[in-house]
Amino acid sequence: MVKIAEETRFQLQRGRMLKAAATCFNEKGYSGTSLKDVADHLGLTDAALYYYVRNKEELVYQCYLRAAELGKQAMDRARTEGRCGFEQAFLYVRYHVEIMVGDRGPVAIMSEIPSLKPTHRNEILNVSRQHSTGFEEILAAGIQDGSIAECDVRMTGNAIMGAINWIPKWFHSDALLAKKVVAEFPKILTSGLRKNES
Amino acid sequence: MVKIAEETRFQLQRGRMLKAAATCFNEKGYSGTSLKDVADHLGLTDAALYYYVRNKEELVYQCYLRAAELGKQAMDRARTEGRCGFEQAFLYVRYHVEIMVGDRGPVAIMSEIPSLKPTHRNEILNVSRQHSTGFEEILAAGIQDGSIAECDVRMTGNAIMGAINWIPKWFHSDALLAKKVVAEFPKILTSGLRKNES
DNA sequence: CAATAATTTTAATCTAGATTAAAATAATCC
DNA sequence: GGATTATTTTAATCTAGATTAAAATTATTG
Repeated sequence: MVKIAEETRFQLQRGRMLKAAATCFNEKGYSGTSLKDVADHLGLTDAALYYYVRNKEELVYQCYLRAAELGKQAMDRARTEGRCGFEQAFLYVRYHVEIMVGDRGPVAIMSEIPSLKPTHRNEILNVSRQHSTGFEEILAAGIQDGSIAECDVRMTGNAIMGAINWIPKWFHSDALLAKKVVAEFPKILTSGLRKNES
Repeated sequence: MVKIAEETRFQLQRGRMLKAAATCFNEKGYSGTSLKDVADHLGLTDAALYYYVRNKEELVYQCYLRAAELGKQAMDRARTEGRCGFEQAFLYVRYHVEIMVGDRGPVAIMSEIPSLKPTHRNEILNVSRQHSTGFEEILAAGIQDGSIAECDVRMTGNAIMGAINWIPKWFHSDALLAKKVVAEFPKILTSGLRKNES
């Protein structure tokens, strides 16, 4: 099967490209990154990117899709492993943060969803919505099982996920800092959820 | 004195323009909003904006400056009124959130700092840094005065301010929701700070 | 190794949207 | 109300950077 090798090569480059793009978008802003900037990261010419993606819009779309997938992975894992709502919430933060500051990152901040073409925009919005809902379900479950204190799950979800989503704004590839983030963020973001330990 | 009236008129329009721009940037993304979009909000022609601002870069810069000023106001007020670190942190969240979801908003998300020209970029970065530092000082003071439990003030600051800065991503002018946000966010974001009430 | 397919580059276009200059309108003042 | 100043529009440019087509290179396969 030739296909396997070919796809591997292609997909490897494509993956590198998405990482490079995410890095550029986060560090230089959307309007500040040209296709040439992304290509430079890979030692390629801007035109070469069109072999992997139809246009810039699709590059953004792919970045966001990747971001969404990584978030979903974190949540799925947390839901499987956590034994109560609180633990699931804690682990979700842990795993998601771990991804964002680790080697699998960076994860692109979704600043430009509105300028995606309708199909893509809707897909990203749907995935995001599912993700938010998933987290609210974790919180609700925690309230049910008594591991989390009563709260407005919608607002609490927005707060916690906002703090996570904002990370790329101030974090830029720094192994030492990454350790700290992984150690602190889960604690910080979930310490308010605990039921008054009676 | 003619000047007073003239400045008032000019500054009024300019203020409206900045609000319109912030609205557009937040809702349509940076690349998705043209000067025409902003002008339409004001019933003007795109060219008219150049009477108030040298170019698009400066429009962004002004939006960010405004955002920074509003944030600073919230913090100053909180520091004056709060009687201990915890209270100051609580009030800061309260006041900042109040601004972001209230009539004085919207506040532009600072997605495009990197594409500002160096002078402007540095100014915004400095103000932001001061702002972060200010909040960390509040937290440190709270630890000192015993109203806040030991924590990494840097990470905690990043977490709380991230949650606040992310608000414009999901909040769009809705009086009812605004009430909820103001009621919930301060509680949610500071409930984890409390010292184990002994 | 020859042939075929995959990847990248070179060298042009092409375009939305920013920007500008001059003219037109509206506000304000004496 | 006429003169002066402030604001806005009209109607062109101008441009960075996205996009494309064809050619060149590199990898792969039998």
